[in-house]
Amino acid sequence: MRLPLKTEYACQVLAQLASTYAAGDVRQVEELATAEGLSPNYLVQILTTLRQAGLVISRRGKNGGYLLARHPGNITLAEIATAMEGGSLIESSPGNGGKSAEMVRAAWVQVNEAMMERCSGITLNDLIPPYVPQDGADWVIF
Amino acid sequence: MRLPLKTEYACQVLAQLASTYAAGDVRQVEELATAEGLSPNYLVQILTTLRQAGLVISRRGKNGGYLLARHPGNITLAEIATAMEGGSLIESSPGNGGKSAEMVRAAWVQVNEAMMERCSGITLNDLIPPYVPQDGADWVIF
DNA sequence: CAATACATTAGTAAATGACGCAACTTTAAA
DNA sequence: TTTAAAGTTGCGTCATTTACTAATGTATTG
Repeated sequence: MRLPLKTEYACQVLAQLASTYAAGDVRQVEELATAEGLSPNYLVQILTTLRQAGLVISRRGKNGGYLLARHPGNITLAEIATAMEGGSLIESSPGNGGKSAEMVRAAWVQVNEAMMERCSGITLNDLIPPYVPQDGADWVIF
Repeated sequence: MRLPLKTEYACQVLAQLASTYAAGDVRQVEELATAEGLSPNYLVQILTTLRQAGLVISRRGKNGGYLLARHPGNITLAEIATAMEGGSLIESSPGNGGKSAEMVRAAWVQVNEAMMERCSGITLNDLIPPYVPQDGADWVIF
């Protein structure tokens, strides 16, 4: 099972927004797209989904952009995954009503719960990319 | 993320084999396929994968069939999933080397570990379908 | 050796995923 | 108030994956 790229991109762009959350400035799609190596038009689709889920806020018009709707420590992987994939992270397929289908389905529900629980313990704070010194600076003051 | 049907079918057919493990008889593809509502030819592909993973044993030729390679309580969901999907249950996509890609990938590795851990706690014994009385019998002695 | 049952491989149709594109709306700034 | 920057929306499309079907091969038993 591959994690859908859209979900991964969502995590990445949210991590970007988290890294400048303190400053309070909006970030423009163009810049975010460049940082993550995506086309702006495509990234917008992801950001739209995240906005509808209430994870980011957008400002339209000139000097518009995006920012996190809440504190990064308050946005979990579980919420992101739910926003991008709907209901449950992993769900048993409809199947064909086989004899033991019901038991199998129930088992995977439990797996999904364990997964969601772990996702709830990871926040955007855990995803913020480490500071990389620009060229010319070979030291950093923490 | 939908659990691939192949993986679900694998769980189902293994549950079937588990339900008659005590008897020690082999089960034929034809019968198993009927019980799970699949075409025999298709089910064979799944069983072949499970055999290569060492979860079932097959006997060819007349009176051939399949049986579990080990005790049902000793075969976990984790093994089944690994057999069907390879390495890790959920894996971060290759992506495009975005700025925060590495952190995101690491986070999902943790989620995968939590998932695998839970899967390791579910065995075929937990998947055995409950006994359903045949028509005519409206009671069961436990 | 013939019947039976598993094994393997190739092929295909449908669904899904990952985008690109274009036309529209909103809003800050000149 | 005009204008242009920037977000919004929906459609289209190409490639990949999935879920099979089918045909042919191989082993085992009587």
